[in-house]
Amino acid sequence: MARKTGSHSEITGPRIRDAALRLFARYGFAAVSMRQIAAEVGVQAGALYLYTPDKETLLFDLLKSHMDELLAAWEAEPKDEDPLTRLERFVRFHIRFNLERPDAVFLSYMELRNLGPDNFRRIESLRRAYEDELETILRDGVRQGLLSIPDTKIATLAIIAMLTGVTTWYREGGRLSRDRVGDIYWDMVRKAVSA
Amino acid sequence: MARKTGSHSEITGPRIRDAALRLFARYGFAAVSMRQIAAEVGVQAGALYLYTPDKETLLFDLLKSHMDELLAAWEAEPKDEDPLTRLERFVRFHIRFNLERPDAVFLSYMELRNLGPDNFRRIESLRRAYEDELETILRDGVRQGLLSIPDTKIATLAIIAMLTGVTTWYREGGRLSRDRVGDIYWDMVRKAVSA
DNA sequence: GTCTATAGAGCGATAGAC
DNA sequence: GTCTATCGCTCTATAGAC
Repeated sequence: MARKTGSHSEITGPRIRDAALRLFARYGFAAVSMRQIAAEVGVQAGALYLYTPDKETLLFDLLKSHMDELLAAWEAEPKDEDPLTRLERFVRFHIRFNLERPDAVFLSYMELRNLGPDNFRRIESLRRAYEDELETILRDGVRQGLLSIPDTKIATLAIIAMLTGVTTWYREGGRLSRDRVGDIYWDMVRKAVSA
Repeated sequence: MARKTGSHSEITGPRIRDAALRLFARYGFAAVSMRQIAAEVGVQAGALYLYTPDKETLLFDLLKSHMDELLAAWEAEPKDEDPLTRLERFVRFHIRFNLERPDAVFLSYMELRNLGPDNFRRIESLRRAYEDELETILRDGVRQGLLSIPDTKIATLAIIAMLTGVTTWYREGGRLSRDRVGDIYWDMVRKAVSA
């Protein structure tokens, strides 16, 4: 392998990102210092700058990765023809994906304000692309007479807000399994938009 | 009136709170300095401490006032007998109230983590009291056979998350009036929980 | 690749003059 | 009631040793 003793570069990067994600989500971007992140990883603050040019870029990379993974994971889902089946798949997918990454979800719509204008726009456009996926389903459903929705744009935002809210109260090992939560939300969403 | 020249105490307090609310909502509690707040008001930083013992208490007072006003405003609404009518009133009330205070709404569930344990619990218990108002309506509706809800606790949280989401996208003077937004959300909520 | 040390700046909060 | 000045501390980011 011929690696230098004491060199951990291959794992330090991901560990910094993990620590930053957890700390930013818990205490807020501005409230977390680079020293805290470094301490969590077990290095000195200066060492962080081998992996990120500055603190804001570290945040941006976390948000960008999250949005990329979200879009890629949805892209990898089966493409059902029927809008109702596809809507059900979206509901269950969104809940499942977000429950697996509560910290990243929280960051993604709480700490956008800490990005500069350019970085902000890049994340926003990814978020809009994801919303468009849902709106397309709703529009198809309306066109085929399967759904009745006064305003598909608002319905899109309303459904996503409702589903994402799961991350604020769901606790592992609590009263309900993830699947059961999916059932309950799907029941409400289905009825909310049904013809 | 015999007031001292240069004394503005009666208006400085509210102005500090207004500025703090706006700045905290925009940039985050930790990212805003007492000097920034003071500059916005037009006083020096030291003068703020005549109105608040410290920065956290300033945040707490903003959140506490918001929750008190929310509960008082709901309390002042007419008490409809019919659960469905009462649910419609809740939906329209919640949207209207929150759209009038987007900054306070944002603070109320973004900056709770900056409170100490005691202050945190006090705000949380007010929030739970508000949620209980909605859950009681849903339970009554189910008991009377007017509503069909797999889990009233989750339905409560889902509805509130959906309605509160309005504040993230609504823009004054945009495509839709507030009343129209109320119509659209009521349509979705009604169908989501109907028997 | 990581460390120590530090620059340059800003922070919350307080003291004392007016 | 407000100001000026300041204490003691922490911050991001960088320089240079190893």
